Amino acid sequence: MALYLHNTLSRSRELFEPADPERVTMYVCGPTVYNLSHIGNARPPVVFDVLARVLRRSYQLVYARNITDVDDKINAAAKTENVEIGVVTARYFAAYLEDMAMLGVQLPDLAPRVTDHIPQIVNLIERLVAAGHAYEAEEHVLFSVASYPEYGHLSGRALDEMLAGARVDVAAYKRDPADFVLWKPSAEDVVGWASPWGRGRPGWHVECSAMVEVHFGETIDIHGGGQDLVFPHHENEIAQSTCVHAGRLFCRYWIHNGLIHVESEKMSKSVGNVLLLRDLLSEAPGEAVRLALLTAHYRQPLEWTPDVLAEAQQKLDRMYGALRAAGVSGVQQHGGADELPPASVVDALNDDLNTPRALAALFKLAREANRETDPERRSAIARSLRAGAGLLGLLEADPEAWFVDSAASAALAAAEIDTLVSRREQLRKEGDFAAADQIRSQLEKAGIVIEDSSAGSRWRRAR
RNA sequence: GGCUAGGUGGCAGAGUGGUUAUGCAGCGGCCUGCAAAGCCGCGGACACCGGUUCGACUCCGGUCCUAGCCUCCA
Repeated sequence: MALYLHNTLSRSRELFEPADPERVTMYVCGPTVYNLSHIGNARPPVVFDVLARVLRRSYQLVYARNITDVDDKINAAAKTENVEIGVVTARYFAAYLEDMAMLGVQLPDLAPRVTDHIPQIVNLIERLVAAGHAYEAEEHVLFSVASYPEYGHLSGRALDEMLAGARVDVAAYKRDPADFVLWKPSAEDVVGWASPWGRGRPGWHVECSAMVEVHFGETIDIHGGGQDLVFPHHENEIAQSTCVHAGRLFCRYWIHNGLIHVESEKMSKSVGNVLLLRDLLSEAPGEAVRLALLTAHYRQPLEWTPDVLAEAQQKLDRMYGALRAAGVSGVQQHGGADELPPASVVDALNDDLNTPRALAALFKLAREANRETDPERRSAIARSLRAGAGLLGLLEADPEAWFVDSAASAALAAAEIDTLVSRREQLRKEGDFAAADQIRSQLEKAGIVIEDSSAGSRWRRAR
């Protein structure tokens, strides 16, 4: 298999070749745990979960997704509640894990937390200072962008250009307006740690450089995150890590996902168009949210409209329907080792994770399965469909349960429904269609749809 | 203002220098006691203007428009 990925560093599609032919290291920027996740926060974990699933087929993967648990937004939230920051971060980290589980996101191999790496962060900053790449000024330690000529390479901007449009006042203690903070002082009432520069806390960008170094060493294969992190976050990471390692390559492939649009613009609190994952998950199964996130290619912006979720559910109905009709039952074993994913799906994903094309391939398989009359062949196609979907983290639930366990209607218990359905079947056999139809419409009112077939009647919850 | 992505049928969203994306919605047919599900088929698109080419939605140039980044941000 040949996997191609779009590398932000080169702005082009590249053949993926890890430094170690058998082992791949991947680091993805995880959440800052100071509030509940919105749908935009969910895209990177889902996208990189798919990438991880693809990579694990061919390599031993070590996937790290960090937790930022010290940050000024966290500090502000803790202060508002008058609690330690740990209270805030523990709460929202737990919520994050719950949300991710609902989306079918597998746990990364490592989930490093910033507060567990303070000594290593301080140590990294010390080395940057010693090497002349950073300097202390008014209790801050700043990275000197002038000491790194390649600065701006990832985001494709030149230092002088950045100043032209600067919208913020530059702190007086900066040697260069683009210099950024590695360490900053903490006031008495703000969380802080002892350091050579006094009591303080790390700046935003160093944490990732330090945690990558601790867990992976100097060079990683893949670094991922949202497009909005390219500058300044990832640019600064490259500067720090490259400089502290005497110019050696920090990351081989930079992968960035596009942002989600709501009403044609980015979600933000100021616009008031933030969609909380929690709310969406109460409207639809997590799997539908996941599928919705995968309907667009990961590098494209995704238009999130009210229809997107409903359509994702319909798509899942169609695919699960094909599985159910083909007699596929039970929960998908993770890995799905019994059946190889079809080439059409694998090829699409190997082409820079083209999930829309992969989904199109899955729908073709669903149609093929529905069309096939031979039970053996039909089941084989359906199992292949499921194996392919498994690479996307989809169709892992029991097909029967998908239709029956929908939260949309719990007016009637399954046992009651079964009783009514079999009574109706009896009436149909006796030719009493009027009475049979009456039961059907009674069930319809309760949100139950009947599907008759030569093999008997079955039912599902209406959407 | 600078940098970076885009503009595809009613909607979402792939892709390609000449042949069907796919899903939903719509229309016709089959199946069904009637439905539902499913199957078969049908319409409908490549922002605009030039250029290259035997031929461009696909390449090149220009115009218009949109989004993101340049400040915390997935």
